[in-house]
Formats: sequence, C-alpha cells, structure tokens
Amino acid sequence: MVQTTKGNETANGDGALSNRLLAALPSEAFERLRPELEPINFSLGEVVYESGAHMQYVYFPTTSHISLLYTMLDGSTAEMGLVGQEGVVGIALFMGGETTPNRAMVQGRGIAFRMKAKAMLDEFKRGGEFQHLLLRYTQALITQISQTAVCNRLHSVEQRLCRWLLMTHDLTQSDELQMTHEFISHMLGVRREGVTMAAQRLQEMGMISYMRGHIRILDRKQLLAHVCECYRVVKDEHSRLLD
Amino acid sequence: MVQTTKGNETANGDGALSNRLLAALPSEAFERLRPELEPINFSLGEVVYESGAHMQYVYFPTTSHISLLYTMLDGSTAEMGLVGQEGVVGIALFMGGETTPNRAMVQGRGIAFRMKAKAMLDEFKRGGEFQHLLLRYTQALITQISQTAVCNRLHSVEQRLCRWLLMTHDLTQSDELQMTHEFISHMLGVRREGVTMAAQRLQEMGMISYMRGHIRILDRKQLLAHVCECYRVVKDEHSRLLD
DNA sequence: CGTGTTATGTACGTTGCCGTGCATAGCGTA
DNA sequence: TACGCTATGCACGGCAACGTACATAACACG
Repeated sequence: MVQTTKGNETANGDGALSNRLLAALPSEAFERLRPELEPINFSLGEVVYESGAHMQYVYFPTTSHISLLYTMLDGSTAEMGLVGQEGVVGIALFMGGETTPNRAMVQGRGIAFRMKAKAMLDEFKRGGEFQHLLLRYTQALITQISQTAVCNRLHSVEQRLCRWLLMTHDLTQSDELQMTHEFISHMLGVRREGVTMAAQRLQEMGMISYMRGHIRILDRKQLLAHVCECYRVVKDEHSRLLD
Repeated sequence: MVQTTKGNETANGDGALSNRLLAALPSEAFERLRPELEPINFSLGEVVYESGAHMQYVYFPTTSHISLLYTMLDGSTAEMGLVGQEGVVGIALFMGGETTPNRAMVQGRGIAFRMKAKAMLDEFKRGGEFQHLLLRYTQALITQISQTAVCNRLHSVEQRLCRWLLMTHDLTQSDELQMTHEFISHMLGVRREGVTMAAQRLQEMGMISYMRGHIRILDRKQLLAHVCECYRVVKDEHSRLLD
C-alpha cells in the first residue's frame, strides 16, 4: 500500500521543505539530513505506529497528516493529537522512550518524509537547531494534547466537531474532506449517531455540507464563531512556538 | 505541619535526593547542580506558575506535589497532570517555550527544590544524563496528559475519582489526604455535588472515609479493583521510563 | 457558649449523550 | 437494472451529569 515516490521533486529531498520543521533548519543541517530523507506515500487509514511497537523511523508529513490515537481495552478509541506539515511523528524516539502506548494512523493521505531513527538521533545529539526545533514542536504538541484533555471534559460534541473540522481543514489543501461520520466518531470518542446529529446541525446552519464520506467546508468563518476557545489556544500556541 | 527543614539534610542539598530525577543523576552532574538547588516550602493552594507567565525557576518536588491545571475563559478548570517526587515542574524552560498556557498549583504541601532557569539550561545543554532524564520524564508526562484526555472522554466521575485518589495517594506519605470535595471538583472538572455523590459511594463500599476536608484511604486494594485502566497505564509507563 | 463560616447532604427538573435497533438512500458492481 | 454494501437518518428509553437552590452539620473563633 505504501509506495516510494520516485518523482524528480522528491528524489532529491526538496519536497521535504514542505515540512515546516525541516524548512526551518539552517541549510547546513538540512544538507546533512537530506540524504537520510526518504519520501513515502501514506494512504488513508494506514497505521504508522502500533501502540507499544518498536519504532524504526520518524516521519515528517508534508501533504499527509497523522492522528495520534489511544485505544482502550474495550476497543473504544479517542484522538489525543493531530500532526501535519508543522510537525513530526515519533517524538518518543528523541525523547528517549523508544515506544509510546498509543497508535498513529494516517488521517489524510499524502506524502511524508521518513528518516531512520539513528540518523535522526545523531543530528539531535549535536544539540543544535534541529534539537531546538523538535523540542519546541514537542511542547506545542503537549499543549494540543492538554487542550484536548480539557476540551473532552468541558465541551459538547458539536463544539468538538467544529474544532476537529477546523484542525483537519488546516492540514488539508482542499475544502473537501474525505471521511465518514463513523471515522470521525472514533476520533472524537463518541457514537456515530452523535456525529451525524452534530453534523446535521452544522449543515442546517450552512457551515458544511456532506454526503457519503465527503464533507465540504462551506463557511469557515461561521465555524470559527461556533467553535470553543480550545481551537484558538492550540493555534496561537503553535504560532508562538513555531513561527 | 511542614516547615522549612534547617537540619543538615537540606542545608547541603542532600534532601534533594528525595527527588527521583535528581537522585538518578551521576554524582558528577549532581555535584555540579547541588549549589544551584534551593529548598523551598510549598503551601497548599500556592500558585507555582501562572498561565502564560514568564518562568524563572524549575522545581523538583520531594515531599510536595503540584497539579497542572487549565482554566477556561469562563473560569471552569480541569487538571491535566500531576507532578511529584518523580518529576519536575517547568518543562517549558528546557523544551524551549519559556511559558505554557496553563497554571501550576500546589496540591500537596511540602518541600521542593528550585533551580534558576539559566543553571538548569547550562546543564541541559551539556547533553548528558540530565538532559536524557528530563526528556524521558517529559515523555512520561505526555503519556499522563494523553491518558487524562481519553479518561475524561470515556470514564465516569466515580472512576476518575478513584484514579485521582490513587495518584494523589502515591504522591503522599500518609493515608490521609487533606482536601475538600470542592477542591477535587476543580481538578476533575465536575460539579462539587458530583464529587460528593461519588465519594459517598466509595465510602459506602468501605474504600475511603471522609470528613470536612479530610479523606482517608481505607482499602487501596479495592480502589485498584474499582479504577479504570488509565491508572495502570500511566503507572506502568512511568515505571518503564523512569525506573 | 453562641455565632458565623465552611463543608457536605439532598432534591428536582433538565439535558446531552448513550445503547440499541432498524429504516432509508447513495454508490459500486455484476 | 438489480443487487448488495455502506453511509446516513431516525426513534426510543435510559442514565449520568448538569444547574440551581437550599438544608444541615462540623469547626473555628470570639
């Protein structure tokens, strides 16, 4: 299912500059890493890391984005974070843990660049800008996870759906998101019917329209007016730390 | 009840070895840091960091423990993590963010050792065991926050109260916790009455007894049987990363 | 010993979400 | 064109937690 892209754009690693962490590197560091970057093609639903599995690579998404999920013993799931072109998947490798007790799954198909754990660690240990960027990104991710914790506790399904749609829209190049209510329900940790109901209301208000696995963002401004504060907090903190 | 210890134990910084991160340092590194460690006495409810405020110190709790909280615009709050002798408060300083959008508040009074940001950073940048320990701890904290996110979504007030009591009990030297239902409600992000109801049920089952701001853990084993899986996951991950 | 304050108990209607079961309607494919 | 599959719609009872309002009981302090 995963194919290595052979196109000229990515063959020399330049496409990797679409990842904002890699793009922010000093050219000296980037040149060191460039030969280690390998473009791969993620398809929807693909599992990047299984919970507890030993990680071999870190992934720098460009056009793809990846969901960090936790699965309970009874099989119910909930999302704790979302990683796109601003970030990296596999922080446990440089944080020193080697594994994490959660799963990473492709939520928007596209390209990511992967790098072998050892190559990443060698550069990380130099203690330069690469390390600095990865740690700042990790802090932004912590904010995102924290906010998810609080949002899950205090806000309604409808608000959380707005937040999730906006976050996903930010990571997508199009106004059309390809996902079913069922899929979203696993992300939000609610019943499928709960998503359907909330989506209906958003559709009635003209914010979105949807049909069999396709959701179109019609009025982003109205969504922003409807979402809980959590969206802004995470967004602002990302800007503060990464821009 | 807790006074600043003036005895030989803390005067030379040895009391700091009650913090497990500091205790795990090679003696060479610890000797470098020892002069920078300053014991302080935290009292209940004291605010260690305000949300967004510039941080001057990192804190290594020994007998105290600190709650990481987020406050919504409407004033409602919820806890995202809990730091005791196994950890450090102020990770944003070495992660490179300088501030965090949340508050840190003393939840169990006692001693902590603080260190100026600059001294901590100097040692961190050496890239040795100190850095390694702090990053591994940060990963354990991420797991804790993630699990809180999921737990908030999927489990009942009663289960979450069990989890919170067990976690707090782990960080406390006594079976008697000094806190009101009101206080706990702010941690769990629920109404005070919700805590009272859940506590009543736990008391009826003989797990705890309580009275006006004092909660006694009577049957830890039964609490463990009653709590959701989240407690174990966080506990195990802490052991894996920090023991 | 009385008084104010704080912690806990109780009650009642409301609501958001759950669990379940089944109905309909697009869409792909034969 | 008919069929089957999958995505969405709908309906019902149930429950946990909410918001609100007020009652009691322990303790602190004069």
